[in-house]
Amino acid sequence: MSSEIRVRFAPSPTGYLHIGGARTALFNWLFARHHGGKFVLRIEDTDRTRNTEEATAAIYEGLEWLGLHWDEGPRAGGDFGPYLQSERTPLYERYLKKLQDAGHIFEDQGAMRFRSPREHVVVDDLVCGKIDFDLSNPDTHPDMTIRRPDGSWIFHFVNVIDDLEMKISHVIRGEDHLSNTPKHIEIFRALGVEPPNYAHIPLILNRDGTKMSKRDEGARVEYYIKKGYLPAAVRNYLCLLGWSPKDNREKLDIDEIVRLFDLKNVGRSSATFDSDKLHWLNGEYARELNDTSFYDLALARLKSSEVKIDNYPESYVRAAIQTCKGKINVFDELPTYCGFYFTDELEYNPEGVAKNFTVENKPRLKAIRDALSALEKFHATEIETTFKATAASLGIKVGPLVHPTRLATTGSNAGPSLYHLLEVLGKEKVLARIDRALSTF
RNA sequence: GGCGCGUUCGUCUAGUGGUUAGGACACAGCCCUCUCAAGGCUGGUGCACGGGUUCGACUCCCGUACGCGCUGCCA
Repeated sequence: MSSEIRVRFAPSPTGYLHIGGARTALFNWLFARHHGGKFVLRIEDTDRTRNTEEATAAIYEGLEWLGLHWDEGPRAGGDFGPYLQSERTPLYERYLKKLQDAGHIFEDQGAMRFRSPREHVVVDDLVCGKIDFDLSNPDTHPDMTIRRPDGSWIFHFVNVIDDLEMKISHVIRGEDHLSNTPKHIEIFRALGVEPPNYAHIPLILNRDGTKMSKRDEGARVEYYIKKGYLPAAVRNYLCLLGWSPKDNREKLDIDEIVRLFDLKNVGRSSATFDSDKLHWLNGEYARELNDTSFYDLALARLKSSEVKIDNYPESYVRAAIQTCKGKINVFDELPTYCGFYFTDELEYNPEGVAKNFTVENKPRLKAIRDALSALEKFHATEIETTFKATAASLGIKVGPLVHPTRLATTGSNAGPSLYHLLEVLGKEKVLARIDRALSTF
């Protein structure tokens, strides 16, 4: 008997990778990596035969983005293929025959059904513990259909056959399958083999306590890809849903999680997906990015946004992006955050206008405008010095100078460091923007 | 309805009979500061309920409530 650890993720090709499925895949992957076992990807496409290639692509893309590489499966190959159920029909025929010969199958209106032995089945779950299911009552536990009259296969059967044939040692899946497990075990036993080990992990719920459905924003992994989340952050966050290192740490390197991960540490209660916390954690990762990585990701995000950066020299774009580093949590925030660099059509924030474009501030803005125009080196340090000197000469703090200037040059109350942003914008643009602002109040 | 699983701050969690019930996100306030973030500090909110067991229960047992899952010729 081989003791090799083999786990699998077996999604059906729905056209996207569900965030809950991604976590199931992640836990399987962690378990395999921790034990030096194999992580298998199997596509359960018995129900829909069309568009499989397209629908599975979304699954591959999601898993790859999260860095969950499979050792065996579509594209990766392996000794237990094919890894698409639609291509395994002969195998299922063979096992159906086996069960028929052993007298476990009966026909019912053209459908093939498995006759339950009607006994107790104890599921010894690695997460949930020992659970005793009493299957003796056919009214509450009817015999299950394993093949439809049209010849297509039912999940319960092919899932078991594939786990058996692929020598899966541990079935780690969502808790929604817990009640199905005794039925699966019956088939293993009818075939005369020991079932694999089972571990049912709790489900991920929505903010309102309901199951995350495809319609929910954020239920699909592609949402996070599009929004510019960092895969390491999403992966880290997913690990924290139902698992904990138990030492109060939250941001953990994936290698360390692999080292620490154990099914024993997996919780038993379902978890609510907290997008705020993911947002925060992503920020933690984003702030750690080196300048090059930040620039590359930022540039990609800007290019796919409304912001038009084509007419600006690379050095300008690069400098502009650099001022945003450490200020955003998710790259999706960037276009809004730094849009002012790439347009001259600023819209002033109304609250900012009310607060800063006041009669009292007008001469101040004019004063700093003139001081700035006298500068030869338009660099952040000189700009800062100018602000402080001007403030001092006016006998005020630097704030009443900074705020109107920021609003005049960016249209907003919040943004990158003013001194740096002015340097990037350049003297000409800065003076023009201040002049324009001055003419509005 | 039946069967199964679950229940610690709003959320994610630590906690395995004796703790001022800890951390994180979010929230509020303060500090820092050119804004916003970041960072630092402070604060409030929690063991679903009722019975046991015990000298003593968040921790063990039973029940109730609530939530979720399964109960398909979906996966």
